[in-house]
Amino acid sequence: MLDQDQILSSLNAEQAAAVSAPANQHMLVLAGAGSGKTRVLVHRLAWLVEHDGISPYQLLSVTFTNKAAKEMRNRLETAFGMPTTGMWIGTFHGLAHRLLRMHWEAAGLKENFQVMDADDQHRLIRRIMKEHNIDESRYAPKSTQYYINEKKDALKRAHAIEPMGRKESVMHQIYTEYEAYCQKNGMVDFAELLMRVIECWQRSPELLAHYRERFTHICVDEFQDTNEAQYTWLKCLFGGDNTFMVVGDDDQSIYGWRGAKIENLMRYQQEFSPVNVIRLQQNYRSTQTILSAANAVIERNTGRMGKSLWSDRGEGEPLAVYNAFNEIDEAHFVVASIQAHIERGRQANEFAILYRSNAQSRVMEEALMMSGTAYRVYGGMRFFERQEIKNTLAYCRLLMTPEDDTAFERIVNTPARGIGERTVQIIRETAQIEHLSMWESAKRLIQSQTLTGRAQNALMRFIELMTTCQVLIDDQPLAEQVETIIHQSGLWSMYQQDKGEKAQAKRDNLSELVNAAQSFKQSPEDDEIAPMMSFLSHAVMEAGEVQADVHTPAVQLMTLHSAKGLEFPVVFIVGLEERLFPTFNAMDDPDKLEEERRLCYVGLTRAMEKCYLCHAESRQQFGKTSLMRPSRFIREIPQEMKRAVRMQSTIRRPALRH
DNA sequence: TCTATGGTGATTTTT
DNA sequence: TCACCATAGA
Repeated sequence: MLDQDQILSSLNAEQAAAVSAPANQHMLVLAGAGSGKTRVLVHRLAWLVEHDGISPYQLLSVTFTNKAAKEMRNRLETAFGMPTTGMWIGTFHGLAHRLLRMHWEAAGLKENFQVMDADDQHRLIRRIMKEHNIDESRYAPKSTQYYINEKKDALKRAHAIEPMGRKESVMHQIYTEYEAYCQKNGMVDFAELLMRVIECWQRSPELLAHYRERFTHICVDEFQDTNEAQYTWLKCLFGGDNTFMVVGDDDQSIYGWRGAKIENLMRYQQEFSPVNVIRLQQNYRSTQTILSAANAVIERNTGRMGKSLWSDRGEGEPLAVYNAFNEIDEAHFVVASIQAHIERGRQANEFAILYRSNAQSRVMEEALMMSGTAYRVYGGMRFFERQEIKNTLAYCRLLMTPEDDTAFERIVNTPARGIGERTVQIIRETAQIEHLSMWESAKRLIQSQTLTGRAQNALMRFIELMTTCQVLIDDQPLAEQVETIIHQSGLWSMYQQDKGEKAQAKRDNLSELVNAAQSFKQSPEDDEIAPMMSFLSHAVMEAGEVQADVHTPAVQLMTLHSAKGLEFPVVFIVGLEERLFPTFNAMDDPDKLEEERRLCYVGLTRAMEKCYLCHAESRQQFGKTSLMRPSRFIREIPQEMKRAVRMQSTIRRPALRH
């Protein structure tokens, strides 16, 4: 264990002030980009334990991503040798899930409730719409999904909503049905996790009192990203005696469109008053020029809490602005510049190409591919979201919870076994009329004479298959269960029949799933639950990036959104054009425009040494060529911080199409 | 049940 | 343009 002086020794004055503030004082740490906020958070927790004699058992630390939660736990253990077993560190959703597993009864859930991901939710909504004969082309399931999540994030149940107009009435009706269906079948979506816990606490004050007393110190990361539900969740835990430290940056709030409320920062200041506000403005990442440019852009926003980053890393170079002829020319410029840097000794992994929308990656990829530069695109399909993985997990789910109709529908005919749409429809209808699960009605149907002989046979074989599986996996360890299911279900042979790299990749992923099950460690609090149930929840909540060959250095391609929290020596921000970035939708909405500006600020502050800004005069969009005007964000950077540049390579490729 | 074809519509996505 | 669907026909 380190002593108190050592905890403070590596910090600057503001960081030290935040870390060593009195233990009973609420704090708001406004942490600029690259100002060491995780450092402050971790050191604060260590300080509370060391200096104030707080037990880790009394600490609660909330983050948004699993990655951030993992990093925090790691750093506490490695830097301070702090035992974190009794400490609650996790994401809002992860912690809520844990609470619901412990208090499922008080929360009015089934013991074996299942967590749905966005895809499951989408399928379920579509199914409900079909059942009610709602025309999908007139009412997009996606908008209904969005509607439901928006309401849930704002803690609004269907019965508490007065729908306005025809369209909302339809969506509201689906919401009502959806709610009832989830309750009946023990399905819980992401928003529900938080909402349930809040309702449960509000209903059982003794339960809430227990957690209020237990968690004397609560830390929250990325507070600017909290939505209504998350704020209320935290507010519930505030009992008057415990102390909060929230860390955030109003200038980096870029998830307003997902319900994040930047106002929560101000609200926190009022509702937890008095709050000690500390600003971390020294940046340890970028050159002063890059920071001045970022400051100049973000200063245009109104209603900021006020902050200005500075650095002692020297002036550095001006930002390079490239005016491309079109998006292909832009990509060639980026690649040529990267190669010029590499020739001067940089590694491929020191570069990031950031764009507003994923569609922009394609042209970049083509140019990188042609030049033979290694690259990696972030934000693709995640491991547990892949089709073959979800199919396998659906078998697992159906075996664990036969009432899981979503799982049933997904795999009843995957691989194809002669149970067509007509048969499924009959099962669905029977289930609806008899108030049964699809699995139950399928079992009944094979006893009756409702189906044609062929369909009845196929269905019978499916039910036998599942029953056999159930017996086989009964006392197997988790990984073997998964393996049994992959083979018994016929999924393995299905992907074996398909030739080509795609099928091979799918088989590899299935093997990887067995490995994931093998190395899955059930958390000790979950020991009451079947390992498979924990594993399924884990799969939903930690969908996991695909970490393909992280060892070869590669240029990183990602959206500006997914770059938040990362840093790179050299950053290219591409497509800086009006109606692309800022996006067309933000053009006549001042609030959206400010969010775009914050996104630009996030992008600029990713760069450590060198930042390139690119825009094209014309760009192919949706099959049409449009003329583009340079983004206002380029103009908002003072002239003396920028320099116009040309193609860096001697082998200039023709930029014209065809 | 599989495959071909045509219509549609198109940011950002921590859980 | 292109990817994702839903539907029609084999």
